Amino acid sequence: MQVAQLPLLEKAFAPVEITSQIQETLCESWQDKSFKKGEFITEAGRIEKYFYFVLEGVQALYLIDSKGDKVILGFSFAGNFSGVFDSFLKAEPSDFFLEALLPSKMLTISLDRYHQLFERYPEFNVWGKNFMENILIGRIKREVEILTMTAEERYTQFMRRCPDSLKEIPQKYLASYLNMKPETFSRLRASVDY
Amino acid sequence: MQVAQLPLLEKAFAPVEITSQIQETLCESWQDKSFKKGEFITEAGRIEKYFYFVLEGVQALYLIDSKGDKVILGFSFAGNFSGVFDSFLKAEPSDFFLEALLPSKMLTISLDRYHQLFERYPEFNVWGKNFMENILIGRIKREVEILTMTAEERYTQFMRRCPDSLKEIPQKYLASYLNMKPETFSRLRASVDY
DNA sequence: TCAATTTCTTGATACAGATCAAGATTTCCC
DNA sequence: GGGAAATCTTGATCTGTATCAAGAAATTGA
Repeated sequence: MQVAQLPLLEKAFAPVEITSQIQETLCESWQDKSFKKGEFITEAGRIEKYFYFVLEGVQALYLIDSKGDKVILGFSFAGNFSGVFDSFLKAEPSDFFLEALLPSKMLTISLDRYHQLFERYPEFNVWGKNFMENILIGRIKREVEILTMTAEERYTQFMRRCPDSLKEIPQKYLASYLNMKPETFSRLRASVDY
Repeated sequence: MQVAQLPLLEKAFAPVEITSQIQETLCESWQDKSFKKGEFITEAGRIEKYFYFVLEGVQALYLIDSKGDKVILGFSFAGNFSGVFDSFLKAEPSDFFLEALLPSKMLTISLDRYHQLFERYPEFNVWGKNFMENILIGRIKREVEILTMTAEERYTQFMRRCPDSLKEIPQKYLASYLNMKPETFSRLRASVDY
């Protein structure tokens, strides 16, 4: 990776203090990769070889269900980490696809290098614990929303929180993320104010 | 806590190597508490003061939805940690109840002591990261099941995996955990083999 | 630029699972 | 042990959202 990209990455690794030695390791460990719109970053069935950091673009994490429909679990945006954690960490075949919804610039790190980072600089474990805690808290929030809210409530809440999302993300992807069919999303759009 | 309880706890803290000094800290940090069947360990609206380790019993984590119904997110069993992570870690009022479904013996640790553990023995961060990773992977599995499977499929899978669960956990709690009404669970029970 | 493809909209219909109701069974606890 | 309370069962009905269908609009790529 290039030195110019360090600041964004360093910020994401808070509260770890990034010494110049760590900077060097980071630059060696993370590789630049670009993806076109619609390109797969990861495909189901394969072992996820990398963990990602998003420099630019938007990505969708999804699986294909038994009927062949995409089921979107989430999106990732610039300045955040992204990837298929379970497949990456356990080196087991992934159930998920990670797809670039817009042209995307990512940094990638291999499992070896990832582990190396924690071995060389144990202070990264503090980040790792916090990071996993925050992801977990976010997932539980979403789980609760799916379990307790109607399609209309999920639609309204989401549109209030992210009114500009339709500019970047195709409507059918948002629908899937909100656990409803595109037709339902479309009808809500026509009939519900927010 | 009593020394006799250490082995179970030490096992749960793998891969941290528990020195006699750490043992001493653990014994000082964790307090014994018992709960009767039906008793609340934690109530929604309060800040969760403790993180728990289950010595005996079964507990349910749930919230009350806008209709007043319990929505069960999960159960905890002997030999595992338990608690309301987000409220505990962020010291914000909890949305969740934690209830003893059977008479339960728990160990509790306060947030101060919890943080102290990580400060004094940074190797616990490795455990913390792994622990959060595994919880996260489990929650995502459940989320996928709720998003992609029918009520009947969830019922069948659960009964195959945990055929003895009805002996310990009231049926209406299992129904809620599987995201269906007690009536639906009852009907599946009468009509579906597994 | 424009034809092909994909996505979105809108209506008609279907259905899994919820809701309502009421009796049967089990559990609780005095 | 026995009456009260909670839980479970079963039937009838309802409903939110899915499904199917077909035309409109937007996007794509040659």
